Amino acid sequence: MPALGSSDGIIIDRPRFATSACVEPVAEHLTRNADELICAENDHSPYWYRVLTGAARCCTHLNDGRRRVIDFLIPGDMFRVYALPVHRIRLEAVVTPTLVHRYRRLELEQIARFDRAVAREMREEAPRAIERLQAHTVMLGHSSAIERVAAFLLEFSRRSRPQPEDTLVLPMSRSDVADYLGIAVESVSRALTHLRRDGIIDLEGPKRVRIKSRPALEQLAVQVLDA
Amino acid sequence: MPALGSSDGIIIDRPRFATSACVEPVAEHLTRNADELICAENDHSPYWYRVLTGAARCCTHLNDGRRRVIDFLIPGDMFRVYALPVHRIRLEAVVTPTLVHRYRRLELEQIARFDRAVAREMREEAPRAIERLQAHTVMLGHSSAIERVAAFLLEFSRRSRPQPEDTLVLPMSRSDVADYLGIAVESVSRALTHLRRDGIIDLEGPKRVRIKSRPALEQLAVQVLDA
DNA sequence: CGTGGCATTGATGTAATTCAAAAGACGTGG
DNA sequence: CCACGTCTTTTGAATTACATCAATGCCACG
Repeated sequence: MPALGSSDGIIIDRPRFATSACVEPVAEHLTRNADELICAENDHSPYWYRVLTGAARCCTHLNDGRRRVIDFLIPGDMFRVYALPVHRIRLEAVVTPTLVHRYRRLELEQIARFDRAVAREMREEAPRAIERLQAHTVMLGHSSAIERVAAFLLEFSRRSRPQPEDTLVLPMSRSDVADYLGIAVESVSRALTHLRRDGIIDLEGPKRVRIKSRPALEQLAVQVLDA
Repeated sequence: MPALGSSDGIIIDRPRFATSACVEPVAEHLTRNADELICAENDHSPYWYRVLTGAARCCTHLNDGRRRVIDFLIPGDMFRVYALPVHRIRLEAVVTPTLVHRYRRLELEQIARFDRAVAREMREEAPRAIERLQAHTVMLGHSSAIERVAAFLLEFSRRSRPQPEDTLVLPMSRSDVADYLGIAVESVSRALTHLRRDGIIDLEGPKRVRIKSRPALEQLAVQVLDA
């Protein structure tokens, strides 16, 4: 399968098929354009999802029109709906096209009996989700907008596959980032400009960020100390 | 076992032994005073914890002295350390005394083979943690301090065992709440006074909150809309 | 070439943080 | 039981930072 490119020639992702050989037969292929719904169940869902190309956001919509982006999913990430009495979680595509595999839980468990790799992935899905959520929580605890944006860049860089020259491709819009960080779109923009003016990053188009000084970025996004 | 009371006669908790009969033999009893460490492993830990009485906070300490409270655990809640490459998570007691059971994972799994209740609890630990983290994330997304405090009161009331007269006992300090909500201590205090002045809550001592108008509180803590 | 969506930039009002101090709660020891 | 000291909570005033409103620039697309 060839690399997929967005309209401006940026190579966003190549599919990752960590467990493809075994789960392929039971995988339902979903292709979505940006902002289209991938999954909106609100009760315990029998499906598991895996983002293959593109990106997705896990979010809720508040009744005053605001939106909370709880998590971004990039190729390789898995997703499922947990029993959630409080919030209605949705999964939406962020870029066009976004390819997602959908598996039935029971079929996945069936395969996991024989395939240790699949079993391991199922076992690790929840811990990974928790890891992302905890990191996000720490990020949201950061008081200033610049700290949040800096932490976001580092976190996304860590999760993304390495790109040449410490360049980072943000598949989502500023508005997505804003709702993820809990600040206004303009604040995201200002923070990025601020970082650029300080020579910490370069902006090569709205979606490409080159990290010029990782140490400076890390200093802004106050990292965790060992106790 | 009798009810435990704090010094001012508030019944904070009675122990909950959902799985006591079977896990008791392998449970290590830990008793801690407020602010004392319960667990600070930073790599995949072989232990599972369950808060029995008192309360605990799951948090990280930043290298500028600030602290992020990621989660509060109250009696019945389980805790374990996930493989976390980024943040060092600690579990600390919030009140004196806090009683925690510690189990070895392997022993717990052994028991789970025969005891369906234990198996179910182990299966549900991660989903419950995710549920709490997602709710927390939505809460942190709320912009204003009053919204956050209102959402916190509702969330904590939902998780706590019902108290007479819609009264809520907050075992943790204002500073704990502040670090949990990502705002300053003074802002928490001001928000509570604001809610009291508006007749939405009553403050019977710093730790006792009586919810006088739950609808008003729910309106402040913008709830999630169905899509 | 014009239009619409997204990103950036600027000006202003508002809300939270910060610094500072007083009031209240709690524990200790007289 | 009361007095005292300490810590927590609350309140106040000044500053800072973010959200909001508004306008412009930019790029893609019709």
